[in-house]
Amino acid sequence: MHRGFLLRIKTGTGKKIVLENLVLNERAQLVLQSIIENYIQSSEPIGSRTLSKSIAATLSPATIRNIMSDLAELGYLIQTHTSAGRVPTDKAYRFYVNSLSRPTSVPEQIKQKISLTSTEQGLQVEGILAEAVRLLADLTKFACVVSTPKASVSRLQRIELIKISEDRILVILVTKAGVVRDKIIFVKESHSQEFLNSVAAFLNDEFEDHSMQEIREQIHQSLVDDRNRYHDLLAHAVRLGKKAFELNNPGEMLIDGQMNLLLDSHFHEQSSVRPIIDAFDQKNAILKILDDSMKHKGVHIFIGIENDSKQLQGCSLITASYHNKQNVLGSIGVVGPTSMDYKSIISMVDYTAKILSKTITEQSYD
Amino acid sequence: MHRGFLLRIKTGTGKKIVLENLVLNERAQLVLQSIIENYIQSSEPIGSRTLSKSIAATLSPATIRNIMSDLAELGYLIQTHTSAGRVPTDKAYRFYVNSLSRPTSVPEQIKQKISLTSTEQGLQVEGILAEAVRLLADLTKFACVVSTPKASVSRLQRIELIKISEDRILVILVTKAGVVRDKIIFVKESHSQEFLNSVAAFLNDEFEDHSMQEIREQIHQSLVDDRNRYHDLLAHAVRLGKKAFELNNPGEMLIDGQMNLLLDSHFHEQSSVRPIIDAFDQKNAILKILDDSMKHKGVHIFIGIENDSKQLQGCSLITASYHNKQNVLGSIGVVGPTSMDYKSIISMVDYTAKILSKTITEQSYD
DNA sequence: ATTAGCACTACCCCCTAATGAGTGCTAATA
DNA sequence: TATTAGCACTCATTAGGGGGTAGTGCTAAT
Repeated sequence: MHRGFLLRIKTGTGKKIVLENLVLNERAQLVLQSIIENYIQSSEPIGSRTLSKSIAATLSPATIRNIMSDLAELGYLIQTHTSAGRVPTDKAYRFYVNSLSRPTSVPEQIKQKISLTSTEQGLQVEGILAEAVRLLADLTKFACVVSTPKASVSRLQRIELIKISEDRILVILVTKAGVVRDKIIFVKESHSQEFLNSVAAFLNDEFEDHSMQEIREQIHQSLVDDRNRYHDLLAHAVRLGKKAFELNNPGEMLIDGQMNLLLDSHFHEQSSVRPIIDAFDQKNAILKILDDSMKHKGVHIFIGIENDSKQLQGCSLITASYHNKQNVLGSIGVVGPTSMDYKSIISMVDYTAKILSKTITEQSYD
Repeated sequence: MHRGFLLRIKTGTGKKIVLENLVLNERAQLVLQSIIENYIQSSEPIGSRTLSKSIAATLSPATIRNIMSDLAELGYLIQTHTSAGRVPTDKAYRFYVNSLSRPTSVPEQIKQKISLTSTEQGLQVEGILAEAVRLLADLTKFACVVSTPKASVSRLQRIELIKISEDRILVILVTKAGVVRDKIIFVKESHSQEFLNSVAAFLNDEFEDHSMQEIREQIHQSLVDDRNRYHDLLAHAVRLGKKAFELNNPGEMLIDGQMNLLLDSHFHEQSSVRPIIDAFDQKNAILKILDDSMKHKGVHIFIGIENDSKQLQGCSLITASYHNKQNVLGSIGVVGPTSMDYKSIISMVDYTAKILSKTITEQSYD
């Protein structure tokens, strides 16, 4: 019996000690990695004989069986049924991506495809994001998401108030990152355009370079604080400003390529895609992941069961944040099966995020 | 032998004449309609015995078989194989929808669901459209599309030029329908905001209430015509105006509920949905249908084979145009299987388009 | 003109047997 | 002691066969 030998390590005295979750020995690692890569390609259970042929080292099926059996016991592999090959678990994928070196460079021919042309058409940040997410979806053949810049990091470049009709004012907000947002607010009393101009000028003076969130808080404070009450311009500025800066986040994230998931061979049964689709509809679970991914630089990988949201436990996400010169603005990512080709997808996401950052930086106002 | 008796009509003399494509006799119509309605529900071939039970009139299976046989010969029905029930053809659906009276009224409980709240959130036309198309997709459980207002019918309410940096000007276009469009244009020479204001004032004076298309044409004319060359303001206005009004149509149509198609039972095989998905990606085929549907009031129905685009020949579209007080702006529609429940979908599309028109009219500036 | 009756067709479902890929265990081997 | 060959066993998948069923078309009776 050699069950569990992967865990046993020779001590000086020749004794063996069993160490839970210890690093796998080299051969076991090779086998595991080979299983994963095979499975990623074929998305069918891998048997010992198949593996024995495809693997670099020369190992008999029997030996491989033994190793596999141990890996299964450690939770890296499972069998769909007794006499079937082995399938990697999420734990195995985690091992696999951890063992991966930093993103490999993207092949030249794919690099050429990754270029964003929407700036040339005078499109704003949202347009650039839309192009980026579409590009990534086309490239990876999975569903892709990108979060729009957060209010907390969007600093005001300019606010403009335009009288549209007696009771409607068009508010234009431009952020340093180059996001233009428009919105119509309804007012009871009519204001002249001149007056609106001075209110806008005041707001610009006061708040340029402040984050949207800060501005909201400060205005809210001013509203509570009644010492402004008697200053007409100020009072109006505060009141209009409150409306103008009120949360309006149309589409905090953009999605593309959802269809790819349904057509993908890895999701053989439709039913397994269903929860993911629902997750797209509800958005919040995915948004949370994108938010988390903004906290640290580089590529982030969320594998199946690791996801907090139940709906997303059947898939993996690979994300990377994008930024301008000043701030991390949001993140872009791929949603695919846990058995996706991590190596190449990681590099694509990484590269796309970089191009996206570059494009947006050029577009930014600081 | 009575083959073809549906076509034979007794003349005064008792003779019978065969008339191609003549109206079906009443009983045949009843049978056909009944088959279609059954099939729409079950999406399985309908046999004579089943029909004999479900049909209003009392007809034996044998009689029905005869009628069916004739209907098949006329191209209204087909069999998947010799001993299977009959399935309606696109020709049958055409007959069916033609025989339908005007849109039936929508059930109260569904009416309640059809309401657009986005105006309250200060959202512009695009936001309203997005809500409408999502609503319709949720309701019908099919894919839905809506075209954004055409340039040719979008009349200028207001243009605003805002200096953002030395070489960038933010252009805001507001149309009478309430569409706000923003765009950044790049300029070589720096202009003062005052100057931009006078250019904007000029453009507003000159072009208010003109359609975008008209404006573009006139500006183009002015560019060719060199008599303005020596008038500084005018020359700049024309040059900036040209850039400002240049075609930028981000998303001429909005799509929602594509996923519904894949989950729908009528499309048993994935492969049959594929071309439709592609059609969504390319957009132009669907846009053309939406455009066509703007030409006449009311609900339009495009059934399978009737569609010019090959990709869309496996599905039906039901569309209706929406408008404000002045113009037909665009259309909204449902894309579903040819065997969809026309009666209820038609009324939903009709009602949604009406609500959409109402909402947009309230929002418009004239 | 309609319908009952009947022969016929072809799918569908269920059962079975054969196949084959895969395993685990044991004993032989280097 | 680690590796491997051999073998019995498991179980999904496949192919084939029979019964059942829903349907047809035709003919003859009403």
